[in-house]
Amino acid sequence: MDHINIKQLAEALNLSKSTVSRAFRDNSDIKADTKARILAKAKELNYQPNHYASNLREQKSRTIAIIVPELANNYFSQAIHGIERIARLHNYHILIYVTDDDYQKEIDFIRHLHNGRADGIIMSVSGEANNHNYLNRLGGKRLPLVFFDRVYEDIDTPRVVTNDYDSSFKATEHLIEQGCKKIAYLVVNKSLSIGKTRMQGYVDALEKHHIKFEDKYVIDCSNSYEENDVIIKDALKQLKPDGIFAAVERLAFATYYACFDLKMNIPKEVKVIGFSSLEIAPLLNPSLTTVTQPATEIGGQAAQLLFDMLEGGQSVNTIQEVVLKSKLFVRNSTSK
Amino acid sequence: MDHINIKQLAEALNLSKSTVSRAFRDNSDIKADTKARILAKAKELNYQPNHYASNLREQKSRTIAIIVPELANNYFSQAIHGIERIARLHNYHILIYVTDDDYQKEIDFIRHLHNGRADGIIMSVSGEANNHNYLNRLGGKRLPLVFFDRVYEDIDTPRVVTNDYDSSFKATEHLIEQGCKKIAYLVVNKSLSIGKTRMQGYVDALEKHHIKFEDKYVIDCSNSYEENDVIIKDALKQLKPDGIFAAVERLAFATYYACFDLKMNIPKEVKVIGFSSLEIAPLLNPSLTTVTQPATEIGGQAAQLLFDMLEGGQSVNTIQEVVLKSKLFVRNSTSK
DNA sequence: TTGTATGCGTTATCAA
DNA sequence: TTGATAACGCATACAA
Repeated sequence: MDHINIKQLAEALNLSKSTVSRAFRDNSDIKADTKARILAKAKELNYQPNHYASNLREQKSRTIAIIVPELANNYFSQAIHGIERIARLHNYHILIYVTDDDYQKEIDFIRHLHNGRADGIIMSVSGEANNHNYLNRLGGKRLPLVFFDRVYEDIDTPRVVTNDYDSSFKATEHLIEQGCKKIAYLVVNKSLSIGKTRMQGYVDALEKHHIKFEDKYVIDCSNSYEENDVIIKDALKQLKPDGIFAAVERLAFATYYACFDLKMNIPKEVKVIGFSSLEIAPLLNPSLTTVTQPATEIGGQAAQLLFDMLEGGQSVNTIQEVVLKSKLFVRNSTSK
Repeated sequence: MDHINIKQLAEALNLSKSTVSRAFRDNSDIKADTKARILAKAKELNYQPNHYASNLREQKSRTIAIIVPELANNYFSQAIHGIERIARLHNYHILIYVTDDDYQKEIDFIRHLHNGRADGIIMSVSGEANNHNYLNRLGGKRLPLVFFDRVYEDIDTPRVVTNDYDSSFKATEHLIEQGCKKIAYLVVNKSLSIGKTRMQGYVDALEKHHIKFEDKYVIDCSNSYEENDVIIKDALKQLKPDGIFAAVERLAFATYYACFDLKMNIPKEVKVIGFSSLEIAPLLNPSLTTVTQPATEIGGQAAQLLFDMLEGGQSVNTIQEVVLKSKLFVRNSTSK
């Protein structure tokens, strides 16, 4: 006996559909008395206005889509958490899409979302630096879009990022101050905006301290555990770096495993610093020096920007870029 | 010029809406030729059948709702990952709801979902052991529901769990074999099914090895970092346990922090074992002995059960319980 | 303040 | 094989 609709509810109350409908809309004219009666009966019969019918009528879904490269990842789950909190305040629901860093999936998701399923999109882009024209179609006009963390530079839409250049610069400088002279930079996709920006910080910090930048110290890793294990061990053995700067959390972990296998001591033989959102970094052996992004807040701000667009209309000039600060936590993996 | 609808597409092709509609449905009679023409034009004009209109018509949403107590948590993000993978295979979308362990939110979400927004629900329940009658309304008849991990015993619906009793028994036994005589059990909600089952394993293992169970060794923790820190430190100081069995990942971490502050050595002064999905448990200091649940697989199986219900209709007798095995990984935190 | 009628974009039934 | 039309459940313009 569930799934009662507005017509049945109206009949049960001897009212018309429209009157009943009004009871659920805040603005409409309706006698307080009848409204109360309707709401009471609705509760009794467990009536819920059909979401699809309402949204077909209103042409909005009160739903936002989140597109991320992966889910089982501290950073993204914290960011989604941040988005979810803000979305709930606005009574919006969230759909989750995972690209697995696959550019094609990203395109498919975006294209699909043009069917009205979501009112807006919050996305951290997949790794590939291809043609992003398919996104411009949404741009300002169509489906509101906000980037966070990983962005496409050539797409003009609001974004929330962290001060990656500065953080990278400081991270590298920190290694230098701890005595490192041969610092390797571990990155997954150096051509993507985020890998690129972080790399520039690394390069400039080296230069400032008169350490020659050498291309061979840029270690291009993949998304596979096994491959990275080989790549990193090779790098450790052949280049013998005294410092490792991991642009991505999992590469710092991979370095720990590699050093363990190679019986190399961190921090004595090689110091390690990494971008990471791991809350228990202090519990690692040795505790890991991290550049930590405020992931939850990043998500929250991204959601905020999206709601500015959604609720402000075109008239409002939405902020185009929010930059949040990462924080450097010095721990034992880089001690002298 | 986006957001073209079926009528416009039909006009552009000099066809009727119905013919165009048929091109997108696999079963209908339509000339291969015209179908190809329609699909080509649809792609050109970027037409996407409106999701809300379709679903209003078909009375199904190809969407499943996932309700979890929290998001920023290894276990749940892995489980969601598992669900997502299966859902995508079936071309379903996923909505995420977070209860923050708040029973009222859980009720609200469930009630709300009766509006047709989702075809089914996968849920790990909030901590409270109250009246769950609101769920029975969905039961077999209405919105298909699958539990995973944390379940309500009194609700009759398919579920995916792990062999918690056995794992707990073995975990406790492992501590005993390593020489522990005073083992504390750290739990968040001992009355909830999962805390209860795990506790029974602990109790029975003690009994088997002729260690008297004492109530004071059951340490009831909360969801707050600060509170747990106090609770655990008090327990360590007053009870002086030589073994800690954490029923929940974060309590193992809290124990690590507490021991660090109290300058207690793990495993010499106190051994620690915990349920945990942390992939880098080997990198902790000391590496953490864990009972690890196959989180991703649990999510996948839960999704599978839901699709069995969704696609099998009432006729099919769906499996009521899937039990997956956790695995004990012995590491340094429990070495002699 | 309430009721009637129309349309949101689809799909399915029926007729051509 | 294709076209006209009704219906899905709701919200609003307009009439009462």
